[in-house]
This record gives sequence, C-alpha cells and structure tokens, in this order.
Amino acid sequence: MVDTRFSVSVQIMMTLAFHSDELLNSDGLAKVLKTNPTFIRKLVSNLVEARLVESFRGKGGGIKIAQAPSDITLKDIYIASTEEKKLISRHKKPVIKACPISCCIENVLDEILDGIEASTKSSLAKKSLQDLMKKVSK
Amino acid sequence: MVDTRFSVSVQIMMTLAFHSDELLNSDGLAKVLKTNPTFIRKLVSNLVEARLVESFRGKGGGIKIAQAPSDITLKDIYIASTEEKKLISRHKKPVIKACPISCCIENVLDEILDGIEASTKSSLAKKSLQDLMKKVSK
DNA sequence: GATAATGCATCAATATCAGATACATTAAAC
DNA sequence: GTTTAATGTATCTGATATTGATGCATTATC
Repeated sequence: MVDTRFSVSVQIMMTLAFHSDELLNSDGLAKVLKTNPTFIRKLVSNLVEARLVESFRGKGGGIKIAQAPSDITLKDIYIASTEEKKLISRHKKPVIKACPISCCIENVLDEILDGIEASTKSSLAKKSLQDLMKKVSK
Repeated sequence: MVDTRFSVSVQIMMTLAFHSDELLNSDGLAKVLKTNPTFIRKLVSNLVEARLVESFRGKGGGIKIAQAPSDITLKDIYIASTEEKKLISRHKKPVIKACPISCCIENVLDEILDGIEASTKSSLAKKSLQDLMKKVSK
C-alpha cells in the first residue's frame, strides 16, 4: 500500500484554511474527507505539534488553523505529516564482505536518498497554502 | 511495506558496472544482493527495456551493463525501476459536492505531486552511475 | 539433445496502512 | 458537580502492497 498522509494532510489544511473563522471537529473533517475520525486526529496531532493548527479539547472544542495560509508552506506540511519517513526506502540487507558494492551501498544510497529529500523539501518550500487556496472556486 | 525497487536497482547497476567485463547471472546477483533471483530478473527486465543493461538468454547467457557509467544517470535508473509509480500517493475518495476543497483537491494534489516528481528527476539527473562508482573502495 | 540461462505467471508470506473500537482526558454548558 | 462533547491515544482488524518462492516456457550454447 502507499502512504497518503501528506495528501490527506494537505486537504485538512486547505479545509481549515477555508473555514478559518470557525472550529471544525474531527467528525466533520472525516465526513468531507471521506475517512475516519481517528485517522484525522492522528494527522491533526502531528500538525498541532508543528504548530500549523491548534486543537481544543472538551465540549465546544475543535480544530483551527494556527497561522496565515501565506505563512505555511507545503514543506511545513510535508515535514509535519511524514515524521521523518523517507520518500524512497533503502533495502537493508546483510553486507557481503567479499563484494565491494555490497560494502558501500548503504552509504551510497543514504546520500542519494538524502539528496532526494532535500530537493523535494526545497521544491515544496516554494509553494504556500495560500497558493493552493487560489485554486478553490468560490 | 515500502518500495525498494529503486534502491535495489541502483545496487544492481553498480554491481554490473563493477563487473563490466563479464556476464553476471540472476542467481549470482541475488546472492550478493541477499535477495531472490526472481526479483532480480523482474528489475533487470525493466532495466533492459530502458536499454541500461543487456541480457542474454540460454546457456552461457547473463546480464551486463549496456552503456558507459558516465552516460547513465540516476534519473535513468529511477524512471526504469519505478514504472511511473509516484513517490507520494494521492488518496482517491469520492467528491463531496458541497465542499469546495473536496471538489478541487484532486487537481491541486496532482499538480503538487507532479512537481515533486519533476524536482526529484532533475535532481537525480545530475548524478551519474560513474559518480557513485567513485565511492567504491578498490 | 542436454544444459543453463532469462522471462513470466502465479501463489505465499510478510509488512504497512487505514479503518474501527474503546476508553482516558479535558473543558464547556447547564 | 454532573453531563456532554470534544481531542488524544492505544490496540486490533482488514485490506492491500511488496517481496520471496515455485514452476515452467522460451531460448541459446555446447
């Protein structure tokens, strides 16, 4: 299967940006996102930790965006939603000492995959949540 | 689980580059890569299709690299090994017509994810297989 | 014709992800 | 203070993806 947390988190952030003047709850978000409240709360708690959204417990509580959409980049959402998980995985196998490639592949791959992460983040940093909101028809 | 085809393919390519003067077979590759011959053959057939390696059937057959390592970029390997599968997945859910975000999220995400693919590929295009081989100790 | 290789289809084992359930914690409303 | 309604979190389950395993067709060399 495939990890959809970033994509879902983007939709959560856009929905919160659209309703920035009210508190939404995880049930309501789950309905418009066609998913379940637990999954929403898990993702939201990551976004809270990153200070992109605020959540309030108790009766009358809910979730709202914590910064101006122009101040939130897709990089922020990406970092918050993936929890350091890499885009591409390394295969972790025992080293065959007789094989020079087997001996160095771990370092080689780490460098490649770190490079991919870096270029992805710098690309995502160029787009703000506000840029996305321009595409929402009113 | 997570897709390791790119990482494994990189190791295959490096191993073939290291032994560029001989034919290796899928059993041998499976041994040094600590995986199984079927998986190797599946990945190799993708690399053959991309003309990065050549394979020869029949007795005495095997696999060898088809281009100079300096002419092969990581982008080539990436494209060959992932078969158009995206790094990040979209969640595909029914559209809620009453929600403006739900209505546009598909287009918004496609654009974001395409951007990530593009920046990843352009970053990978800058490194050649030869660059990787410099890190192999002799 | 025997042998040894890739190519490919299919099935099994395993890992991951999202959905479901339950419950603790918290805070507002009454 | 009790009730109510929200998040936070742990755990289990089901669905799905990925890799490993097996078998066999195809192919080419000896």
